[in-house]
Parts: sequence; structure tokens; C-alpha cells
Amino acid sequence: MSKKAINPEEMLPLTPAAFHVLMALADGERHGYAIMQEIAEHTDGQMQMGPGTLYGTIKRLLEAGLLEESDDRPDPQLDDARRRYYRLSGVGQKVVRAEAHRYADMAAVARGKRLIGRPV
Amino acid sequence: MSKKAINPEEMLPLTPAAFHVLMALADGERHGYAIMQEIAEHTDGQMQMGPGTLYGTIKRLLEAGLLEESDDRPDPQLDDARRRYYRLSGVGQKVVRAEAHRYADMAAVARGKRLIGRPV
DNA sequence: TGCAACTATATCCGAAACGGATATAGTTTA
DNA sequence: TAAACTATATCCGTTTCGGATATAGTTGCA
Repeated sequence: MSKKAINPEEMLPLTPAAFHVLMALADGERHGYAIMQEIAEHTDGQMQMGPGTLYGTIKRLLEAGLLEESDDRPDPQLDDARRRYYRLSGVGQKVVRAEAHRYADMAAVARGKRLIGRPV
Repeated sequence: MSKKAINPEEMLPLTPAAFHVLMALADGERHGYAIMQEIAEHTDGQMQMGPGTLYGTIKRLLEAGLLEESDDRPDPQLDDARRRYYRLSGVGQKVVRAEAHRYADMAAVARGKRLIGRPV
């Protein structure tokens, strides 16, 4: 009864698009359009992900088992029937953590090469 | 007489492969094979870039004007006639700095979401 | 000396990912 | 009630990836 023991390190590096989507879901479930907005927000508008990239990426992440679609809906007053909510799977959480570490490691290398300054 | 004012921010995000190659050249010129080794080293063996990705990426970066081929050769005793040396162009330096910042920023966002700890 | 391992570059090509365009339609706001 | 915004979805040409394969010079060592 193996759990298919996927090693998260082996699916790195993620594409930037995939990492942004996983990051947007790291602190709770969201629907597609909200993911798009969260990405724009946490990149200060630098990254404007269009629908082609967003929904294509979501589809691939679902197939890879990093995302799950959620069935629970918020209060009907706040809801919109069109929305589809997504959350990180267990593997998805491990992968986004590992990729975040990779980003921090690369930033450290960049600091060693004096490309950027010390973190605030 | 405009200098073609390319905005480095607009060519982000880079693909992970492209970023690794630029990072490997950030502290001086190197030939292809040495780039491959430097990437393996600064990622602790996590990233093993094969020749297909390496030379394809170099070709694209040359075409994009982020890399230049260098003519000056080291001491003939240390040299290998087969080698081709590359260095960052002016734009390449700006782009790798901007992308390194993006990595540091994403790492900071990941810290805010408690995916990773404080940097050492 | 001979040969294996390593160094070094290059191309091919199927697969994966990107991303702008387009479509559809419900919701909110002025 | 019309415009702007919210929300998801697919299409499809372009770009990128990356394993495989090819070629050949260099180094180490038995």
C-alpha cells in the first residue's frame, strides 16, 4: 500500500506561473478569478496573469495532483454560483514549500554574488 | 538616436533555465560546460542542466541580447580550443539583477505566508 | 600505450507550457 | 439600462524544455 511516495524536490523547478498559483492558495482556498487578483497584488501589479495562462495552469496542477477542487461554498450572500474553488493538496503544500525554499536559496546566491542587497 | 530603451522589468519572469545561466555568469565570463558545473554547484546538485537545455538557452539569450560571446582567451596552457566563452551584456546584467530581486520578493511573500522561516 | 572517463559543443524533435484572443454569461454600479 | 466588472473556458500559434544522439578533443591511470 504505497502512497506513491512522490518526492516534491523532484518536481522542481516549477514554472513561474505554477508557483504563483500555488502561492496564491498557500493561505487558504480561492476561486480562479481571486487567484488572478491575489497574484497581481502580491507582485505589486508586476505580474498580470491572463485567463489563458491561469486556467491552463490550474488544469495542469489539478492533473498533477497539486490542487484539489473544493466543494464547500461560502455564505450564499457572498457567493457567486459561477465560481470554482481550489485548494492545495498535501503534495501541493510540500511542493510550494520546497519551491519557496528554492527561491530563497537563489536569492541568497544572488546576494553572495552582490546582485542584490541584504533583505529588509 | 534612442538606445532602444528596453525595460528589464518587462522581460520578467525569466524561465528557471535562463535565470540559472545568467546567474552563473554574474561573477565573470564562463564557457558552456563551466556554466553547467556552476549551476550544479550553486544549487547543491539539485539542478542538473543537460546539454539540450543549456545550449538551447544560451542560443536564445544571445538572440535576446542578454549574453555576448567573448573573444579573449585565457592562458593557452589553461585553454581548450573547443571552448566558447560568454558574458552578460549590459542589459543582461540589469535583467539578472531584476530577476534576483523578484526571487527575493517572492521569498519574502512566502515568509509572510509562513511557508518558510527567516533567512540565515 | 591504450582506453576509459571526462570535457565540450551542437542539433534533433516530441512534449509541455505560455499567453493573447475570443467566447459566453452572470453581477454590480452609476 | 448600459457599461464595467466578475468568472470561467477553450483555441491555437509560438516558445521553451529536455532527453537522446552525435562528434571529437583531453586527461588520467593501469
